[in-house]
Amino acid sequence: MLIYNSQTHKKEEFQPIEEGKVRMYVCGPTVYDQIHIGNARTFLSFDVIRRWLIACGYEVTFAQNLTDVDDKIINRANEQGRTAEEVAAEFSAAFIEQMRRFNIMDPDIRPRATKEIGPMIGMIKSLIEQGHAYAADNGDVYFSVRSDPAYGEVSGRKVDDLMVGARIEENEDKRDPLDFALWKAAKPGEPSWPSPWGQGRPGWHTECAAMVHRYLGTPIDIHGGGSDLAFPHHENECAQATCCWHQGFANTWMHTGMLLVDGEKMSKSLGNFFTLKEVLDQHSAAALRLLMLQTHYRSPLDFSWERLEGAENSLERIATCMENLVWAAKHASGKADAERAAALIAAAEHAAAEFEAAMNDDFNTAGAVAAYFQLVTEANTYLDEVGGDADEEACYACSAGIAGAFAVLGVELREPKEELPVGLLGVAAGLVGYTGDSVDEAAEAVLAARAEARAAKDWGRADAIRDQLRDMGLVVEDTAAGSRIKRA
RNA sequence: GGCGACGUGGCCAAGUGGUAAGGCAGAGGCCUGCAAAGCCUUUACCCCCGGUUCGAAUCCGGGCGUCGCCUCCA
Repeated sequence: MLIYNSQTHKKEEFQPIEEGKVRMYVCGPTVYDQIHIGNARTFLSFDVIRRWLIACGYEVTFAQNLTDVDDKIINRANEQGRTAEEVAAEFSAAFIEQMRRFNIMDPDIRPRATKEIGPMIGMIKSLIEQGHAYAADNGDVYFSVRSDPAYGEVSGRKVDDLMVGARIEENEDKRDPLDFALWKAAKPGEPSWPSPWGQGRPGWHTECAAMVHRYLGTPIDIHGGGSDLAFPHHENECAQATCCWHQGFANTWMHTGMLLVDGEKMSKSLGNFFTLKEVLDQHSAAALRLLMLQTHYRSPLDFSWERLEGAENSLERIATCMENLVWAAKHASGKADAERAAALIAAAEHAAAEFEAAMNDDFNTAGAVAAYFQLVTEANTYLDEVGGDADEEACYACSAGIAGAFAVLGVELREPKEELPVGLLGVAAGLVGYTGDSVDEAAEAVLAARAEARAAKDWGRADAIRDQLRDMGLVVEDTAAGSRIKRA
């Protein structure tokens, strides 16, 4: 399995630290608002990566934090006249709810920054003792960037280049403008915890480093996040961790591409965002997942509602195909052509192999999905050609293959629309006097009545039956293998 | 200004040395009494210019353009 390591800028053969086990950490959200679909894209990417690692037999331990103390939360609380704790609680719950809706697996470990203050203080103390950090007069504690010769390696920066940018805020309390806060002294009214440096709270970069170390142990196999976190967040996490514990921090760094709207990064500050909630209120999780997975996780992805609508249509094509396969298998005549059946089974195996190869090549979900769209076309062609003489085994092999692939991607295909409504009994009673209580028998009776009308070229009656069914949300399909009624 | 990524058909997108997967949308055809579903066909000088090579979308150099990071950000 090849994974692109954004630190080395190369695809590398994945070698877990511990045979058969993978420890991965993905930076979670700051819980001050609903997350937007740009955030969701990153979490989706790592959800699929995690699912694929599991499918490959790895025992994966996945940790993701909740940053529940931060300036943004405090600001939001002040705006709304609430406490920071209330805001954090509301949006932590909202985050978890929306992630589940999006069919993202819960992490194995979900630490909250506010519950990890002790380990963070311990880490900061150790950094001070080792000469990598210092307490300033204002109660802040800063990390001394120039004390870490490896600083910049994660994100490919040179410390001296950073100076040229000169966009770093001047701060009298810092010994060097590059230094960043490990601990922030509390202002009046802010949530704070006691520490050797007075009341305050941990800096963002410190939170993740401490939680990674405590729950997964360093080094870990995979550390992920959006590409906008590579610098400074991941760089700073790594600097603290390696200076504190003198061991590697993360073997593979993975960064996801940004979600764009009209070519620009979706972000809260630009205001060009859609929340996951509002999108999932209007579209299926499966469609949004498919849309996102049709672009490689490292590429930028331009979101549009048109594309999302297109993804819904793609999904419908897949689901219909599976429905048709199952229906054809159930109504198979038993006179299937063995050669054709074998060819279809071979196509299913080919799709599985292509899917696997694509996923193993740095999680190329777009290529993986394409393999199964190809199988869909082949299956449809097969059904077209064989009519009622489909091969049961080949049909099930195809539908199972498709279902399995999309399950690995967490794309839930809609349930086959097989169960017909009991209202059909009434229609059957009116049309042909069917008085039993089997919906399936009623359907057969209705179809027989329509077939009779069609045979007599009584199009009026045939269409009236179809219209009547349509009003119940049912459609009639006349296939080579016979007619059927299904839910629209 | 520094660092990084990218530029493939109407839209999206995979492919990274041997003459272009897939999805969506459009058009035409087939099937059908009409539909529905499906099938088939259909549109690519792979941003431009040079170079390496028997051969490049794919490697190298230059140009143009877009995006991201350098400040909170998934």
